Amino acid sequence: MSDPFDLSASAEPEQEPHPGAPMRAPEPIPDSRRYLDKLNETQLKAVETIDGPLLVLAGAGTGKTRVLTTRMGHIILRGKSRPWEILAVTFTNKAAREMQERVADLIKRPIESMWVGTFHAIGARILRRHAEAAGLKSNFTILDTDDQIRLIKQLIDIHEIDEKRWPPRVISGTIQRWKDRGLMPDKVTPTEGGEADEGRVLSLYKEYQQRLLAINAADFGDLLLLCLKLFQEHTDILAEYQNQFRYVLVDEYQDTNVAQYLWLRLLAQKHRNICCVGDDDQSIYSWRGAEVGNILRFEEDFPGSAMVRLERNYRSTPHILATASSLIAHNEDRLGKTLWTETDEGEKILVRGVWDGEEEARVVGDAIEVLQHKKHKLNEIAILVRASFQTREFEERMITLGIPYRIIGGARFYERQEIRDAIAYLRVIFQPDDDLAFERIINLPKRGIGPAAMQTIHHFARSERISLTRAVLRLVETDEFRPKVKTTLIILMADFDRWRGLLTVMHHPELVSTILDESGYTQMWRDHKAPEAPGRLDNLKEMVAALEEFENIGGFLEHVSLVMENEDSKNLDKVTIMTLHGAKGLEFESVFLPGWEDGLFPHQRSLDDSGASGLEEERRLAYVGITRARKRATILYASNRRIYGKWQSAYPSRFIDELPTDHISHETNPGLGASGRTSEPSFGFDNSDGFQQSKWQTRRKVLAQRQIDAISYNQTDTSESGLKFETGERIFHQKFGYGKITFIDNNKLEVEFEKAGTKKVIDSFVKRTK
DNA sequence: CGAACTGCATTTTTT
DNA sequence: ATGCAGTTCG
Repeated sequence: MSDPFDLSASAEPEQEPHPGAPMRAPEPIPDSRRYLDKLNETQLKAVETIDGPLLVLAGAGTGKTRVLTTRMGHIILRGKSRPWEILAVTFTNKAAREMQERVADLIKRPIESMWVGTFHAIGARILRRHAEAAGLKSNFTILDTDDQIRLIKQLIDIHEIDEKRWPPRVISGTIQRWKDRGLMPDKVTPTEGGEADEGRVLSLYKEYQQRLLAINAADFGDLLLLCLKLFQEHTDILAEYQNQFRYVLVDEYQDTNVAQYLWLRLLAQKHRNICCVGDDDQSIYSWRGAEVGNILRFEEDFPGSAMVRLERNYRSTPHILATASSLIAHNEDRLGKTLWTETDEGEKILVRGVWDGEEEARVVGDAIEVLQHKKHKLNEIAILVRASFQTREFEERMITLGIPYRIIGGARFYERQEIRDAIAYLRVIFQPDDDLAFERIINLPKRGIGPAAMQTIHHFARSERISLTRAVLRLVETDEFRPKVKTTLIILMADFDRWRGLLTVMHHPELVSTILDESGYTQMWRDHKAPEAPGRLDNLKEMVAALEEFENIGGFLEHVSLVMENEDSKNLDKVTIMTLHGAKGLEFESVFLPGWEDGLFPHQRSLDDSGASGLEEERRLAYVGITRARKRATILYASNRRIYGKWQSAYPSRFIDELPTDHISHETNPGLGASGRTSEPSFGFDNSDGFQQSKWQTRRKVLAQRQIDAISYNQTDTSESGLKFETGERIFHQKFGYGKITFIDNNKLEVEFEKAGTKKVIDSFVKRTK
């Protein structure tokens, strides 16, 4: 079974008897080189060049996954290393899974111990193992984008920074980009923030990192950045991994950011057997930190490296290849490849101009119907758009024509409110310092914990530098809350503790439904009189059922934070509608590429933000789009389009002028249009509403026991809240007024108030009167 | 506390 | 057009 996130496998390195001992083949497998027979000459070279750095420039459809997996199999079958000494990193879980499966298939033996996974999953795995050295506990929470933004927003609120001028999303983006470049706060040049910034963003970054440590959490960027820092500061740990990973393989190298590059370079330093596979022409993620430079510079970065170009294309027809090649040739910064194929000519690429977006959808819809009548599989048809709003008109058209379709990239299961709420409960149970989760559910369902109580908690937590949960535990011993609030919180805290106690004894899916029931969360939705409430309850049930697939709650949480994918009804025959970005790595027999108008594609924003390099990236995106097609590609552009409710007219994309006239057939304004087609909506089509039922991936045993052990309140009580008081002293309290201290127990004071009577209060809420 | 109103932006997306 | 977030009113 493949499992890139198998944290329980942390015992692996111990299997290695003597790091650096000479390798011996487990059992030489005679006459098994037949797995190499399927490769062409260059592929073979890429597989067999095992020692030393190697860059494989793999054009679209040239069999790069085959090379990667065969190479891994080859290394093992030749006895060059044992499975756990191979590190293979990808960007998506899908790619990681595919790699696992194909290698397992090839070598026909268990490969559990291989380190195959996404950069983030492997980073998380390493980080959990050495959490303490990174200032975290091994059960740290992985924050998603939403949590990040909420945290930033809190910091912005504290500092009373103008949210309009410094929107949390933007700040969060800036920080993320710093992280992409491998920059911890102390490495950021203060001038980076921009003119009006005055170092504000940088100081927010610093504070943000402190907060993350305080709440025992890491964001996505940290999974790499903290790992990097760990390696830099603990050379012994680094050495351990450097020794272990005799072979490093990297997929989609053109998408790596600086942090990932540095990370790889450190890990591969010892054995220098690093093989990066990528295609500079398919680099389309610079906006999220990817550095094409990494691939362009490979030979300088890894001196003495070899390079193999995979140029034989097994996917597309000559017309398609010629069109794509001639388009991409307009880019300047590229290593250059010449794709060729031996397949039949096929059809020319159809370029079609239409009046407006509606006609565009109609033309595509009609063409799909024709294909459908010719018995083409809908699964083999894709509509690839530049921006996600374009999916709407196609979706509507598909519904009208009764053509089954699926939209990739909609809202996901785990992003739904009720699922996030439920997960927040689990996070609080599993990791009590998770303030973001705590805040999310503390008053959900309504428990009467209002802004006033929250303020008290926040205030105390901040002044003592402890988490909200810890703050509540201490405050509840006093009279700082109103009696009702106090009782509620005491009960709630007791509940949390009880559930925590059940963590090890109760079957986890049952535990989760218990938590949801006893907390009143389920009831809240039952009482809710909105049409969507029953659906939400269903989703919760589905989540509980999904838990069955996991060894424990920790494994489940790791899954939802790292493996956020949409496994949808793949088997059903449907047309795929998705963005060009989403289509990378996929292929279809017939591809429709609508919206090729200047401003939309290339997108104006891209041009404005990044100028010439932005244009080149858009062109690569176009290249990716065309090369998705095996047999047929149709490009469309509309003269008029309604964007944000406003009609706009546009010129055909400049990319259209860059297509080779011999390989395309261009039809403008065909007199077609309303040819009286009134298709009745059929009742048979299956209910695609972008509401994919998420199928959870099976994940086995996941959490090391020590992660559960990490759940405790080992009160590292650093209550050095400055001023110490003495009995008999006269003090002032915000809520209760003046009073005299009658008893002191650490931070807790018993005060006889002049108006409010005797109360227990916390010293930091009290001021000395002069 | 919830409903109604206002203003605002609105590429691309994985982890 | 639309949807969302923040605000204001009952």
